[in-house]
This record gives sequence, structure tokens and C-alpha cells, in this order.
Amino acid sequence: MQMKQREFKIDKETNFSEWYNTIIYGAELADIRYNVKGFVVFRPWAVAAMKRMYAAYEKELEKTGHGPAWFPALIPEKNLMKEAKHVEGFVPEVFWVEKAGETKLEERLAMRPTSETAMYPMYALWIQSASDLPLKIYHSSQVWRHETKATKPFIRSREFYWIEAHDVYATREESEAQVREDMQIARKVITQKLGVPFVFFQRPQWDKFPGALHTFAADTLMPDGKVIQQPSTHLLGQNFSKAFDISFTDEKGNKQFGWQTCYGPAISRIYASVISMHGDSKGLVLPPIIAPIQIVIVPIARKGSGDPLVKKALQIKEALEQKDWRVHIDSRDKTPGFKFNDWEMKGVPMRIEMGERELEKLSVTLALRDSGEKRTVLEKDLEKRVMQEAEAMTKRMLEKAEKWFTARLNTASTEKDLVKRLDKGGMVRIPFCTLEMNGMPCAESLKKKHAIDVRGTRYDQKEKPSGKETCVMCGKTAAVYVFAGRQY
RNA sequence: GGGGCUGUGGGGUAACCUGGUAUCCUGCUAGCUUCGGGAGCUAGUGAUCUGAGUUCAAAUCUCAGCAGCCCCA
Repeated sequence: MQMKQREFKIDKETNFSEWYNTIIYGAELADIRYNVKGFVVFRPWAVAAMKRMYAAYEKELEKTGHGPAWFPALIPEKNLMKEAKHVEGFVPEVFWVEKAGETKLEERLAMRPTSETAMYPMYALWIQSASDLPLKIYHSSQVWRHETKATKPFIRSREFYWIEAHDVYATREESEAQVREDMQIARKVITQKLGVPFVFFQRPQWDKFPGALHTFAADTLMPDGKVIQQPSTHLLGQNFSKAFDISFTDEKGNKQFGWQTCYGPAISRIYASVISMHGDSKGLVLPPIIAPIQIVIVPIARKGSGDPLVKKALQIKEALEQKDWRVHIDSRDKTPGFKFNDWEMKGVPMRIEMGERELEKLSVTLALRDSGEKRTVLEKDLEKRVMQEAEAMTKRMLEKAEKWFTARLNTASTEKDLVKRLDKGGMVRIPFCTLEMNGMPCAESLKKKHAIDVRGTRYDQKEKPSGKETCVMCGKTAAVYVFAGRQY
């Protein structure tokens, strides 16, 4: 049969915006036609995957002693206003509820932009003694922020879906260990399971979470070379515990304030990274662990061959489902070529093709989405092979991503060199005066002149400038190496 | 933060400059023939973002609103 040549062919590295917009529509991930600025509809194919991301994350959080809770979406104004820096950072972006029906509320209510101020008044009630600590709670929810920057589905919107974990300890040391645990969880879920590499940075003082002592945030790259932030974890110190009176009486009878951390993996944004990191010119490439359908069976029928084929497909589906695979038989009245392309756009990891040829040989053809390879597999080996191939695919996807990512980490020692390198994207290490507040003018100047952001010092590498190197902006002796990049 | 552009059936578009009948592809529905990399034929279906203004007449010109996109810093 004569087939038409029609293919989704956009190179994500040379034209990422177009690639992204096309895939959002083509793979049915989101619909931007809701017509409220910054709000989009998340469609089933995306949500089914994101729910699995939630599950993977929640599993790790529960393994590390976190309990789930649901806190209200609305926060009384007086609670939101309790911590000065927090107010300064978040109040400009808050959506307010001021009326109920036609009645004006006596105290207006904030739609949570983040849940510290919803949770901590309750923490103050729950924590009385050291035996109430540590308190580790996570909250899977959406939050609302009136973003002024350009919005893009999953990457930045005014409503987004995330998890926030809020922990309280008796000592600073324990809370610092929590920050490290948060980083490990991110590594385990985002890199090991979803194949997205990143680097954790300690953010400069002028770019930390409003109200925190220190902020640590993971950054990865989009195909156009721009930086996108992944989860961040914050050492809150005692700023909030003092503002909200989260305190306990120690064994000597003295009042002590809790040491707090908060952690915020934005699931919708991590999803943006996953699809962008792995996708190709045929569409999505989903990591098997989150693919809503992991194996699609495409029966290839000839006239009269229908019945035995359908029976065999069902049999294979049931056998694989016994092993917990998510399997779908595509029995639509479409040609095989159409179905191949359709499921490739959707990023389904494995495809089983079966027609008369396979029936005769008691085999199937197994096609792999990431590499495009097709393999003939005997029916009796199928369950085993599917498992092996899924594992190999997950591994390949991470290796490919890591290779791509590390090739885009560079170094520069002058402003000119930095700009030259960042024009090609990636993140570039530079000598910099300081992460303390007096380094802010240099960072602002970089931002203003070149749209370059200082991301902070690498958490996993403690190397420092020799003493001879100078800050790329002010020329003073550099105290730190920071990474810089152009940010989403 | 600054600048530019756009809004036409479900999707992609033509007509817009120079006002007058809305084009094509795709999708969708029905039927028949098909099915190993986006099938064919036949018959149907479906659109000018919202509001105001100019005009005999507005998809087209003007203004406002809403929404989206891109670029620069």
C-alpha cells in the first residue's frame, strides 16, 4: 500500500520552542486554550505520568519517615504576614480571595503560594516536647503564584503541581542532614529513575528562599542550553519557628525553637525536564517507570486473519499484565504505519508488532522507542525480554542524558569568555567575588548586561579559587567558583 | 524589565497590504475496499477571539479588552 510521507520533524536543539509547543499539542499533554493567563489544562497523558512521578517521590519521602498531610488551600492574611522576608518574597505574587458569594470577607484569604504559613501555625500546636521531634510531613498539592515572567506549560505557570516537605528538628545538625537527605531523594527519583541529570548548587544569599538561612537547588538544562531549576531544599534555621512559635521544652526546662527545613520538588516542572531531555524528532520518549502505557501491542491484520491474532494479542496482554506491565492493544481501524507513528509521538517505551509472520513463528517483533531498534522475540521469552529491555532502556536514556549534560558544563575566567560560552548554552563555572550579599552588584550586573544568572556554588565539589583568580565582574580576588547560565 | 508579532472550522493555513463570494491540507462522521512505517474512493461536517468605531459593506482599516507566540536585556 502506498503510504504518505508525513512526519513530525523538528530538531529540539535548534528549535526548542517550536518542538516544545508542537509536542504539547501533538502528544496531548496540555491544552493552552483555557484562556486564563498562565493557567493550562493538564491532559490525561501527562497527568497519568505525573501521578507516577508523585508516587515515586512520595514513596521515597515515606521511606525516610515523612507522613502525608493535606493542608487548606487558603491562608489567613495574618498568618501569611508573620515572617518578614517571606512576606517580601511572596506577597507580590499572591492571588487573594476577598469575597464569599456577595459578602466581603472580614479578613481576606491568600491562595497558598507555598504552604509554610498554612502549616506552621499547626506545627506550633503539635510540637510541645523534644519527643514530638523530628516532625516530617509532606504535602502533595498545587500552589498559585501570579508569575510576571512569560508562562509556558509545565515549565512555568501560575498554578503548578508539586510536593512540599516541611521538617522540624531539635538541632541545627539534624536539619542540615535533612537537607542532604532531600538531595539524595532528588538524585534517586529524578536522575536514577527518570534519567534527568542535574547539579545541586548552594544559592547566593541574594537568591535564597525568602525566610531561609541557605537554599540549595538543583539545576538542569533544556535542549536549547538554558538552565531550568529542579527541586530546591532550604535550611530555614529558626526564622519561622520564632515567627510561629514552634518550640519545645528541653530536658533542662528551657524553651527551645525548632530547626526547620522545607523541600519543594515541582512535579509539573520536573515533567517538563523529563520530556525535553529525552524527546526526539519523532516525539516523546518516556522513561518506562512513568509511561502511562509501557507496551503497546499493534496487531497487523490481513483479511481473514483477525480472530487468531486478536486472541493471541489478548493472551500476551494478560500474561504481561500478570507481571504488572501496563499494556494496551491498539485495535483502532488504522494502518500499522499510522499506529507506529502515533505511539512514537506519545513516547510509549516498547511496541509489540504481531501479524501472520509472527504467528507462524510463535514470536513477536519488539520495537524500542529510544533507540528505534526492532527485535524478534520468541513468545516464550517475551516476559523476560521485556524486563531486560526496559532496564536497558532506562540505563541508556540516563547515559545519553548524562553525556549530553556534562558536555555542557564548562569553565571561563573572564566576562567575555563567559558570554561567548553561554551563547552556546549550558552552565559555565567562573571565579566570583562572593556569595554573600556584597556580591550582589556583580550578579545584578551580569543579569542586566547579559541576562546571565549566577546559580551558586556546586554542592558536590568544594574546590575554591587559588587566590590569584579574580571575579569576572569586579576584579576583586575571587573567593568562590560559581556556575552561571541563562535561566528559564 | 524592554521590544516585536499573531489570533480564520478540532489542528495547520490562504485571503489582510489594496474592504465586497472565506482557500487548501489534515481531522471528524457514514459507507465500501484496505491493513508489515502516517491507505484509497464517495458522500457529509465544521471557522473569521470579544467589544466598540469608520464604512453602503469589515476576516481585512482604527481603538480597547482577552489570549498566545517570539526576540532582546
